[in-house]
Amino acid sequence: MARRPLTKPRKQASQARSRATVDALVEATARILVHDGFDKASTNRIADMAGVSIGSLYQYFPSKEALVAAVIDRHNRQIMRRVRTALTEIASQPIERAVRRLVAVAIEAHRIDSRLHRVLTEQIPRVGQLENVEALNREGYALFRGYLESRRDELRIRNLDLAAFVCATSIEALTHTAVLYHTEMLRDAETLIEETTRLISGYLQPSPV
Amino acid sequence: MARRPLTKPRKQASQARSRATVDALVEATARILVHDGFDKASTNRIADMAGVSIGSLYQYFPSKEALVAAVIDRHNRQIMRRVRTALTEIASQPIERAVRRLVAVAIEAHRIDSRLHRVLTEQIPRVGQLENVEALNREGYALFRGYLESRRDELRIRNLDLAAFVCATSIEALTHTAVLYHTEMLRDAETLIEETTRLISGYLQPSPV
DNA sequence: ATAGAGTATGAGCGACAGCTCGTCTTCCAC
DNA sequence: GTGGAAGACGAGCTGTCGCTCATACTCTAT
Repeated sequence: MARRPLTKPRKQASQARSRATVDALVEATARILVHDGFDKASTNRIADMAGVSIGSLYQYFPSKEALVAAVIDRHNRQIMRRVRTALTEIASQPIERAVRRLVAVAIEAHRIDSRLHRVLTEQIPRVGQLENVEALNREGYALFRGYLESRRDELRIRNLDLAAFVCATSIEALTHTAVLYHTEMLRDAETLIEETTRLISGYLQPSPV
Repeated sequence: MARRPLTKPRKQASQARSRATVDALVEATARILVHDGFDKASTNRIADMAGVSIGSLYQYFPSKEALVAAVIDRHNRQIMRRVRTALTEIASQPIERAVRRLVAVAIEAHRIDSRLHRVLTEQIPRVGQLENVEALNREGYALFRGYLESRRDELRIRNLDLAAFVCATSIEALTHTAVLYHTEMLRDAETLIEETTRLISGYLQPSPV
């Protein structure tokens, strides 16, 4: 595998002016990614669009990948904020209701700037950010696992890690695919939510005797 | 979005010698993709590794993308052969057995040259091959939908399209993620198969009264 | 044997990428 | 007010990439 480029910021922006520069650069990167894709997003173009010189760009970002990493980071933070809130909300709710809420939130989360989300999903491997995303996934798992733990005696399965894996992966895949590749499904989002909820809660709970 | 490059072969190789050249090029592309990733796979390097001049490469492939497309194509054909066979095998089997077999095959399929599979999964968007892969997915759906149709009265759900979407997407995601990112799970592949089967057949079948 | 289609060659062109560095401007602590 | 740190600038270097084209070799059908 290719050695991955640096993605750490080069230096901290301390004054207000430079913080604005950094913001403009990240924002410009996001826009260009959405409009033209990763390959056409040259550092010169990014600097141009941000209204910043190429030299300034390299004051704060050691490489193009670092810029994209910053975009990914910002986007992920937005998503995780949503997810974390949802998971605390559902903490005391029964399984079916909780799952339904989670699925709805997953759809919302994928819809946050979904065009950017799509590009990022496709480009993350190239930026060597897989492990960061993995970390977030793990956080998602862990939080969800925590919930399962609290409902342990209502569950059919004993292996909570496995259960969390199966549920999280399925929910993520279904909502991701629907939002990004089957937009028509969202005209009747309720149905999708309903079915996914059935899938998951049917799996978690013992079948009613 | 960026205009995608040509991916159609430039001319057909008719003599044995040139067919060997084409094969060598595709093979070299696959190797370089696995070892160094898409970005480091320059056409010059590919030609080098194939033991072929850069000129010859461009006799048969109009662009780097066309080479990668050829690799994707070859790989997809292998996978679809496996999947099609499985789907005819299970045609007459009851749901639970059929699903179990399908899941097992999905794991096998992802394991066919899994390192290449991973790189391709990551790079497909860049080569403009998404719609081809989508076509295969649709074929998978359609075949599976056909099976569901034949078992219609054993199913809880009436909307077969939706059912096929939910099942195919989940199975694909679970096996894909497990094979590529959680290899440790495969040491006990039976468990994974068992759980996925439960998830899916529990979803499809009406819960026993 | 030979013509001509098929195949192979690789030096090198044009384009553009990422990035540096010497210079100039702005800000802030004192 | 001033000196030095922080910030901004952008011409242009270095490197590599995709790809062409003029040339030469090889196969096959007659």
